[in-house]
Amino acid sequence: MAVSQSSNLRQSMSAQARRDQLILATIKCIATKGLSGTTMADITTEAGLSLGIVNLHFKSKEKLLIDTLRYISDEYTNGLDKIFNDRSKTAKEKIIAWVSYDFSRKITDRNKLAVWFAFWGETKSRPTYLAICANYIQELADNLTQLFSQLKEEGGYEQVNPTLVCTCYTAMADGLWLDLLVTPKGLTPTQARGVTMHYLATQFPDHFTA
Amino acid sequence: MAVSQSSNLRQSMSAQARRDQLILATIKCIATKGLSGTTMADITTEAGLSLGIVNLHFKSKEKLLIDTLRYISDEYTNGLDKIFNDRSKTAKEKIIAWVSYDFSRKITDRNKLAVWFAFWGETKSRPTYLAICANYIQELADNLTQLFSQLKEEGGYEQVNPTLVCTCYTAMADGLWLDLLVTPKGLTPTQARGVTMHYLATQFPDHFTA
DNA sequence: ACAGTAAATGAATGATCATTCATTTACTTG
DNA sequence: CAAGTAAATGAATGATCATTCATTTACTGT
Repeated sequence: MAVSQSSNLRQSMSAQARRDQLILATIKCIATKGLSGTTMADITTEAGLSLGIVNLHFKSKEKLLIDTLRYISDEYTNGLDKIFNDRSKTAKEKIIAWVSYDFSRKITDRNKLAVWFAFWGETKSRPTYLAICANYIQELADNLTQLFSQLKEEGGYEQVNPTLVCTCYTAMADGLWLDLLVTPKGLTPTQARGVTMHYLATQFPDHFTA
Repeated sequence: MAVSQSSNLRQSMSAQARRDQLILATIKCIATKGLSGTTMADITTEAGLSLGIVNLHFKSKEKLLIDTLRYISDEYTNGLDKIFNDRSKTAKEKIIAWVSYDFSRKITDRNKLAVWFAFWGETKSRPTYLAICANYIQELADNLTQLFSQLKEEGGYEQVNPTLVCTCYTAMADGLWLDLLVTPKGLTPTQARGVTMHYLATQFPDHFTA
């Protein structure tokens, strides 16, 4: 066996695995203690490791936080890129997959939503956080707008403004995520998905139903 | 003159005025330094007062933060209540006034938006923050839903679901505010207002135009 | 099995920051 | 104006926390 076996639970792991372990612990801590309330001790205890480990794998707490945002960001973007680039799907199917993804368990996980909004809440004072997201936000908007444009042509929806529909959909999704985060007893992810489909049905009535 | 005159700029003021002064300084600090980054020294310096003043007028930093959230919350709610209870307006006019208020200068002030989202980002870990907003959120949703119901009856919009429209509008507004906060070079408040009017026009085409 | 290397530990350090409270300053009243 | 009261100050205190690094532990190759 090439796979290393160890008698000790705190065996050394690949650097990447350790980083991921710490990032996951950070997500959990931000969700339960808030961004301002999570300490290095919280994170390392959550990960079951020692205090010094963060400075070994990340240079500082700040860098760990940034990499945590990047981790969540990349996860989200990669999922949508896969859908957008799936050549076996029609525009309509891609849009449905996009919406379903936006309100899937993976994305509406409250711990991850808490991290998203924790960082959004600090963006004005920390441009770094925004910089991480700025590029992918534009790319995703361009892709979604393109899908709406295709549907407009296919369906002969003369009056539809793809850019406006994209802005509207994106804002709605952000607002619904906030709702899912703060009032978990309110909407379910499935209902939230229904709300956005209701809107899309107003724009593309021959393709979607509320 | 009953009004006190003083030779000193740091004259004593009414307790309420001092509290407001500190709350305004807190809003500014949260916007520029973030919720986790604002210290007592930051707040009191911004207010041009001494370090001990916060504990004199609020019992602690935490209580000042909570009162700051309450201040912004109340300001918003009071504005909408006034519109909702204005007996001189029709349902349609109230909805238009509501939307205009949501995207007015007063509400889309980036400092205040920063405070909103700073607190939203911490709600999961601090139920107190949510408790402050929970009541008014429900009340506003009820009021807005009622306005949509009235319009539905007036206009004979058989297919409209007022509750759904309220959820959809509210989510959109939240998402657009986030947009106004994080990408100020993107949408303008006026454009954001246009996005929501576009949605309302899909539901009440005889009353609103995109 | 042993030396060498890499990973992990956690006590110690120093910086930051909320809070306290003895003192000062401003205002009020008789 | 003088004595009394209320408001404001800011140096000092103590708690919290990120970071450091000397030491320990685990792994690897010979």
